[in-house]
Amino acid sequence: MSASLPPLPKPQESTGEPVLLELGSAEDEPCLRADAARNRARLLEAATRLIEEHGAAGVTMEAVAVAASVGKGTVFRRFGDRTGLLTALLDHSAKQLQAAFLSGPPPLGPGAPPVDRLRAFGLAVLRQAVDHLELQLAAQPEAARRYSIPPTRFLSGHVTLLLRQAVPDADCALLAQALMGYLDPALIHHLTKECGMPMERLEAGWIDLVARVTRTELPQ
Amino acid sequence: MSASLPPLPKPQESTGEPVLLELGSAEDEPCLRADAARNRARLLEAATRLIEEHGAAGVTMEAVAVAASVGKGTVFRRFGDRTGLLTALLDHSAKQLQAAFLSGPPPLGPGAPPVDRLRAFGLAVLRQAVDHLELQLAAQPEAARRYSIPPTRFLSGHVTLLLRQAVPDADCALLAQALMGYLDPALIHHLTKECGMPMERLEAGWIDLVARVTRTELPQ
DNA sequence: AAGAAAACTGGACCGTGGTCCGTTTAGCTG
DNA sequence: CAGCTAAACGGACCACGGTCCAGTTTTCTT
Repeated sequence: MSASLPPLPKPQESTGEPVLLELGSAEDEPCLRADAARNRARLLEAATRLIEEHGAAGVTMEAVAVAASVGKGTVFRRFGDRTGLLTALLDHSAKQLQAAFLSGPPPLGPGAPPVDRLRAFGLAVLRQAVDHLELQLAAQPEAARRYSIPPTRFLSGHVTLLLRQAVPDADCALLAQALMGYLDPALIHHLTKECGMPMERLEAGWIDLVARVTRTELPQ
Repeated sequence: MSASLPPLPKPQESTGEPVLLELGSAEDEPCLRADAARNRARLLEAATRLIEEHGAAGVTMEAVAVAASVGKGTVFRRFGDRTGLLTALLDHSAKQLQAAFLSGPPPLGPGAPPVDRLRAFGLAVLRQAVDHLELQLAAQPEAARRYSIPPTRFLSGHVTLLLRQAVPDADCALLAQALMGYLDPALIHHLTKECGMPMERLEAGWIDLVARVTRTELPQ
């Protein structure tokens, strides 16, 4: 990690537990020195240019540095790592989305019934995702493969089959993916190791999830 | 990618559509030459040793090669990439699990009602996941962070809040994670770009998912 | 205005994943 | 057993992400 730069304001990292409503989740320019701010801007601009010229894959940390006429170290100091840089690029639209559901008009924003808001929320995220797909994927290296690897496909295939028997007239392929998402090792790690949840809770959660998903007669 | 080794049997990669029941999803040793087989075994053994000595992080491709007294190129030729090697290490238990739900005793295996099997399936995967957590995470670099980054936490926090209003007496934090899984950019990419699903279907899927999850009065 | 502390800079440097290609060897054929 | 060929080998090589730190610039203090 980047754990040995004495005078480093630490790009993100709040680590506080109740992150739930800290608003500007990326409001991370507390008091940038003049030159630092200038370089930051240059870097973001350069990165943007590189993306539209060579695609997200062409955004090499070194390339960005060169394109911005800045030292490589500066890029890392500013954004922590590659992921940080890409994330910063997505920051604008991310904030927009946040603002929309925190204080925008219903049904996304407050005012509508929660289920309606939930629906709207998903659609909004879905749409934002497709818009910035390339970037989002680039920001999460290797992510693209996750769902393509044989073992995973095999498991979700099995779930799809079971679902088809349980809820014949649903879109089981999609439902299966939702269920599989719950079983993602990374999620399990996050919940147990980082959030300290006991396994029993996760297991109960699965039982509950299955019950909800396979419930028939929904008056949609 | 590894796209220029003429005589390479291509580690995995079936790319055929109906993977659903191809059984040995990792039955990938069609006809290994004697020395190749020997080296493969050596490599797996070396990797195993390295893991229990220095943890998954210590499994460097070079280190494995050295520990197995084999050239680095050989490691890559055999397993394609780091992920491939780690996956091969997980292969045994993966196959066991597959066998268990394909032809083992109920409720995991055939014979029980689908919903029961689904429940059992999730618990089995959950348990297997915790057993090999370190490896599974190592096989998916960067995955560990996915759920910790502020923007993501913020979104799922929001979903949790909405859920609490919609289904007050459920484990909303967990339910929220399940829902968020459906919105994972990597999944969206997989479904739209690789499976060719239209966005409308994904959107309909979300609406359906929300309906199922927020349905109250479940006779659990 | 001057000096000191704080913050930032840039590029040399490192480790690791991944590729390339000349050399070696297993396994067949006669 | 000699000879042949395709497969396998191995390590030099490269690119990229990430670290370090000596030197520079900015900001604060008095």
